[in-house]
Amino acid sequence: MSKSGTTTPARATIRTVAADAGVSVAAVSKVLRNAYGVSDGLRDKVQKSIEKLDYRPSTAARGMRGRTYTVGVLLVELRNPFLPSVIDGVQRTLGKANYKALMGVGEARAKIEQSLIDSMVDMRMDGLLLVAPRLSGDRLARHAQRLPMVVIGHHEPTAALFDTVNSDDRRGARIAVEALLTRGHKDVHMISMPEENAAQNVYREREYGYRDAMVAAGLADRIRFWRQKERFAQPDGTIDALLESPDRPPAVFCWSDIAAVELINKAAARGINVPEDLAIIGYDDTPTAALPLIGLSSMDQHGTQIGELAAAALLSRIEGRTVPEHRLIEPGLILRRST
Amino acid sequence: MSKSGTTTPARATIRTVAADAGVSVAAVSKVLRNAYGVSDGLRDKVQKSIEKLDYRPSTAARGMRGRTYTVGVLLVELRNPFLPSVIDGVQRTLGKANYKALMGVGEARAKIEQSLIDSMVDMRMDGLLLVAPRLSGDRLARHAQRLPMVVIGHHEPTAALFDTVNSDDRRGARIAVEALLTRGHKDVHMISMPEENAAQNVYREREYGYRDAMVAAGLADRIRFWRQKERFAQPDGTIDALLESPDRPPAVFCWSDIAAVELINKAAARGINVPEDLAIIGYDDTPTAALPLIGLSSMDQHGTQIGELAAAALLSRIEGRTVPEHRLIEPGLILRRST
DNA sequence: CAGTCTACGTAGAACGTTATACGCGCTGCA
DNA sequence: TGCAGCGCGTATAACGTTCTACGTAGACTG
Repeated sequence: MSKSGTTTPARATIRTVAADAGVSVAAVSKVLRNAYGVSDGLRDKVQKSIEKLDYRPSTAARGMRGRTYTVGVLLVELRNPFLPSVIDGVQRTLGKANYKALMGVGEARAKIEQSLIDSMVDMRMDGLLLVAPRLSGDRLARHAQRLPMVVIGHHEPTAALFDTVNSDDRRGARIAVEALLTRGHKDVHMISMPEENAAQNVYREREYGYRDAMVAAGLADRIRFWRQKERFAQPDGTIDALLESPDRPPAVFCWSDIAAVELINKAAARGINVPEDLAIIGYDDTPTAALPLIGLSSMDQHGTQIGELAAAALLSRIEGRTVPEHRLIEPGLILRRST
Repeated sequence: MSKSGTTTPARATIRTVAADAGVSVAAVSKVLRNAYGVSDGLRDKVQKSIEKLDYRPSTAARGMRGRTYTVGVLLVELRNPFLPSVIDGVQRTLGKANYKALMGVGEARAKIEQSLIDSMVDMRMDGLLLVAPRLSGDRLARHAQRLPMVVIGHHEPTAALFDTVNSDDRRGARIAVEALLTRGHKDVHMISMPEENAAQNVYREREYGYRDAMVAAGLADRIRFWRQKERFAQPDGTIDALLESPDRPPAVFCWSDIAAVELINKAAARGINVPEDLAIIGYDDTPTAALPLIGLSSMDQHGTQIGELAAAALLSRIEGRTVPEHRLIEPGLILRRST
């Protein structure tokens, strides 16, 4: 922290290491990639020089020929409560294989996602892991053509060029709705996304699951959706409308805790008793749902496990697998006061 | 999406573009970097070819000589409620300058942070933006020696080699505590981090601010800290102890909403009335604090603004500035039911 | 003992940019 | 007329890896 002089010692390159160890550059490279044809003696010499010189290979240079040992992770939106646990799983699994994850945040906009993916490709990342991308199926396929890719939170069970790992949203929704039906409720309604966003197929799956449960219980005629209007979860009057409607149902299943938490708060503000007058189940099992003052029942998607599986799938794809894998993880119901 | 054949057309390189436009490779490079010595005619020709061939320069290759137009952003921990708004600001500002952000998640562990920063350096990113890093001051300085760097959420006002942008935590804490004092409370206590974590100096600053307010009110002898034990915000009995203590104070200032939300929930569970029997102010103004059922007063750090300023600082550093800048943003008090 | 195989190691071209150094044709001025 | 200066464009050497192709020595085979 002196004046300014402290000139940084030039960074060691593979050549420096080779010279120091008294071997060829190619030999060092082989050791780095633990490629075939390296004797123990040589490996040791090289390792020693590497440590001595504090050498780290330049990912940028690597990108020009071989692997970067880095994968790009595209996140929809930092506020998404599903993310942290997924990323935990991803990092753990990648870390074991000595891979690093570098992430971009798409702000839930296809344009931004597109440009972020381009950046990742331009950096020559070895693979892509997309979490709940907004991009359409064939756009995704186009990218998958160029490099290994795994998608989370986007149902595309017939995709041939990439893998998917998802919570079984249809089944999860059905489980949630059945829990409400078991309590004796008949008019179970669902709060869902706007139509165009439900095309974000995770939410469509949850709608199917809701339908499944209702139909199976012989309540097909009681099916009813309350659709939020805003793009993303901004309070927009839908929930107020539901609460004030003469048709207010005794039980509601919500596409996400985001809506369910708003619902439970606004119900309390109106003096509506939960769960006696209004039973609620949300989705995602956010930390907020677990607060005693909220006590919201919800569906746990097992994010960590999803992250681990997705990362493992990506690694095996990087190693050459090309036959697609599509996994569905069964979510778990967490019952709390609201049901 | 056919069988597998669909061989991807080889990606266009700067050479392809040069050939197509009938100019030299160097000319194309100049256009890309809008460097000196390009006529309008030449620029047009090149631009046209670039679009026609859908050419994008390889960041990896760029990294070997010049800039990558990418900055690395290191995040402490995805669950940190302060992050989303900061990143919004960062992305907006970087985007305008045609820079991209790629992020790493340090999981609040210095080891991981270190290795992530190394990765970013290895990728030849043009600069580093660290958000609430756990790394020590001189470790930070060491990195700053190698490339432009800006730090958020870590007070280091005398650092010579990098910039900092922070919320004025000391002042914010003082404002919060004064709001409690104004209500007539004398015994205002503070829930804080464990000692070693308070060395995470953001929290130490908040402790100073608490002290400042108490001392200024002539209540130095009433100062009292309740320190949580766990590394990060896991409920650990501290809050239960406070609530059951015979010395239970009438007002509490919390180092973060994380603690405050736990406090307000546990108080409710014990039938303690907030704010009559217990007034509370948290920090961070998380979405949870704003829920009607919670109604927690809190300090807004103006994260978006911090993100914008930090990104702007980083860009100007990349452009060559070397004299350090240390900015403090005044946070705002958000009063809700809990006070 | 010639020939083949295996294990280990090396030389050097490539990867796709940037940046330096230079060339060439015009202008303008003494 | 000579030549400095400027504006525009080009040739080419880096940058730090990987990877293919090849050489060599010793072990094994028939």
